[in-house]
Amino acid sequence: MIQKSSTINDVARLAGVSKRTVSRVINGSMSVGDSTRVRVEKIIAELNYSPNTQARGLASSRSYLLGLIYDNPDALYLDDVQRGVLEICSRLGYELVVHPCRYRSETLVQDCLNFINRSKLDGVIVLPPVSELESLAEALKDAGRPYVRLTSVAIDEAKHIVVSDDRSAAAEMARYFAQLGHQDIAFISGPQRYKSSTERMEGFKLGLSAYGIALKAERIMEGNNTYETGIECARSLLSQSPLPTAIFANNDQMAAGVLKVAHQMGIAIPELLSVAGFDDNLLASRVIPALTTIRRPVRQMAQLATTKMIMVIEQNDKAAQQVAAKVAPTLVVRESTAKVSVSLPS
Amino acid sequence: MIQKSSTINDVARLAGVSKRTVSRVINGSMSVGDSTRVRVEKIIAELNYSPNTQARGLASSRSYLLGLIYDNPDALYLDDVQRGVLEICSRLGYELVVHPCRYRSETLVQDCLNFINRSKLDGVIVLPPVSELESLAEALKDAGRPYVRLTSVAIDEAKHIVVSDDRSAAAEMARYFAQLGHQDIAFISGPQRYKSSTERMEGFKLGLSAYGIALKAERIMEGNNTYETGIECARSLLSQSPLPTAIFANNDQMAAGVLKVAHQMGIAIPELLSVAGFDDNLLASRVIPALTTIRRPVRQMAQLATTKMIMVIEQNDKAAQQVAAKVAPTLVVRESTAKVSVSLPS
DNA sequence: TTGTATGCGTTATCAC
DNA sequence: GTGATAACGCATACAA
Repeated sequence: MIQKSSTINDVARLAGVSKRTVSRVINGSMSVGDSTRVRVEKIIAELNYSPNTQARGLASSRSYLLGLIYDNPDALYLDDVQRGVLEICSRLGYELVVHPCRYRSETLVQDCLNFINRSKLDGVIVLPPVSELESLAEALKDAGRPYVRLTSVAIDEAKHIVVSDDRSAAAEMARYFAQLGHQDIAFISGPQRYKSSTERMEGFKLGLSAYGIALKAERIMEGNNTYETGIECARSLLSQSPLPTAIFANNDQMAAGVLKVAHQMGIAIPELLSVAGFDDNLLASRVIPALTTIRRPVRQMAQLATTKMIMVIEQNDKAAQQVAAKVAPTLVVRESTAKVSVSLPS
Repeated sequence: MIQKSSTINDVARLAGVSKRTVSRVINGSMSVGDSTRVRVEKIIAELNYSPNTQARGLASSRSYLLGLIYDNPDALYLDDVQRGVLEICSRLGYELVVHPCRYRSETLVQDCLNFINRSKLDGVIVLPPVSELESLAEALKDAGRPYVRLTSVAIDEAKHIVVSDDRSAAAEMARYFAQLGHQDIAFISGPQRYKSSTERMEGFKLGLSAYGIALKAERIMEGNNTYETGIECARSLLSQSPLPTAIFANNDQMAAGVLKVAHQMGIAIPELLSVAGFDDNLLASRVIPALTTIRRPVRQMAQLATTKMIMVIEQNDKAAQQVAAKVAPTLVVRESTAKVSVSLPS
């Protein structure tokens, strides 16, 4: 049997007031008499009443629904983001609608707009690399829809963005490698069409150059951030002679691929080869040997983005500006890196 | 500027028909003249019109929103499920609202009901171990809400369930171990309050007993399906003397923990110790050595559950019954298991 | 085959 | 401080 849930009318009737008054109570209006408020709240509790969000949305064009738009193969990253977003959502009374999409699709922008319009989302959080698409951001702005992007570069106003400084972090990794004595270093980049990829590569190069080290062209491979391409790139890199003494991968997944190949080829890590990743997702600490990497505070970024989002929805842009828009990734040293053992002049 | 999206009234006006007719076209009614239909569809396309789901929901008590309820620490599992569900959702015009919850919470049932009522979800898919809670299932049934549970045991009608036969699969693993010559086998179970845990343990025991092998009490440890507890259990198991020659863990995460500890203790895998997991999530094939495990077709289960769900929403129970309610996990042999090397009489 | 009128549960506009 | 009443956009009895 279908239990029809109670409505604002039931509450109004039982409390002996008009539904307008109940509405006031629900929305915390100031202009309600104390005795009236208490009485209404009592009935609400008794009935376990909660407002129908559809009706509410129809009347006020609010849905209490947030969207998450992404095209990312990394399950661990996505999980981290979702948990961060959901913590804030549930605390503030929003629900989360997930929406994977295809970065390269020609209809991406229209797809996302339809998604938002159909479900009348109050706002969307966009994850990299989709977040780097200016066409999407502009469409969102034109449509007057609140949005927040997670990115590696500050490509938008503070109210629309939460960025991690990947460039500096990669430079820190370079410094660390240099101080371990590595000179012949290889790099597995992400897709060059992604800003997160170029930022990390640039930062790494910059950091190395401060120590007079250059990244040779033949020591740079491009993967697509998956474990599989990490393996491919590693195979290619580790078939070169002489071997590089260290490999820095654009993310942990690919670094894990390097570990796998090195193991297959009998190349001892970190004795013969140092390997580092980027992200510090769950994988990094669980792989053998545990991965030296850059810890990106993904969950925190997700929380900031969600908070910021709800600020612009419920308060105003100024409040949203207050929420931090930048986080700093940090170096985490584990077992996969060590001082270069024998440094033969090349 | 906020682009107010067009409504059914706009379409009706421009097409020169009543909105009732437009409604018919939208919902694919048979009784609409061909010329009228074409005209209306043309306008719809021009306006890029799509019906407001809130208004539609208010009028017809449908939201085109599906919910996913879970309390599971395994990001890889969740990702797999979400992808499976979303493939069907997007194809059939539904959106997915994710809703993590706490299995042990006293207010779990009420929380879930509120979630469903607030957002007027058309149905929910429930993941283990929450799916094993009869109290929730009954509440859902009482509320008249369509639901489908993913489980390891057929604890509900066919229209409400998609089950994987974990018991048989675990028995198969036992057979495999026995045929490799293992006699002294250890088992790391999941929480005994979960049916998925007891099913796998029972199946494993049953399978072993067919070969006259018993699981000794001191060789059974209980973890909570996380990597961390896998490590704890492994430490305890691998400090015993003599060592077991094989360890079967309730899932891949914990098996990965065993691999880690064995590596730290210098116990060669699979030479000295065979290790196997359950699930075959991404981790299993990426860990070193790659894990022998039971492949559970998670994505497929998610697709079946979603299809079944939408069947009961849009068609009827009979249609839902047709959708397969059972899948068979299969053994996947990789590098972490081998014939027992030296079999000393204990 | 097509149109009219009403209701879904809430918020918002006004008056009292 | 409170209450009628009109939207909001759509679906659906009921008529024509």
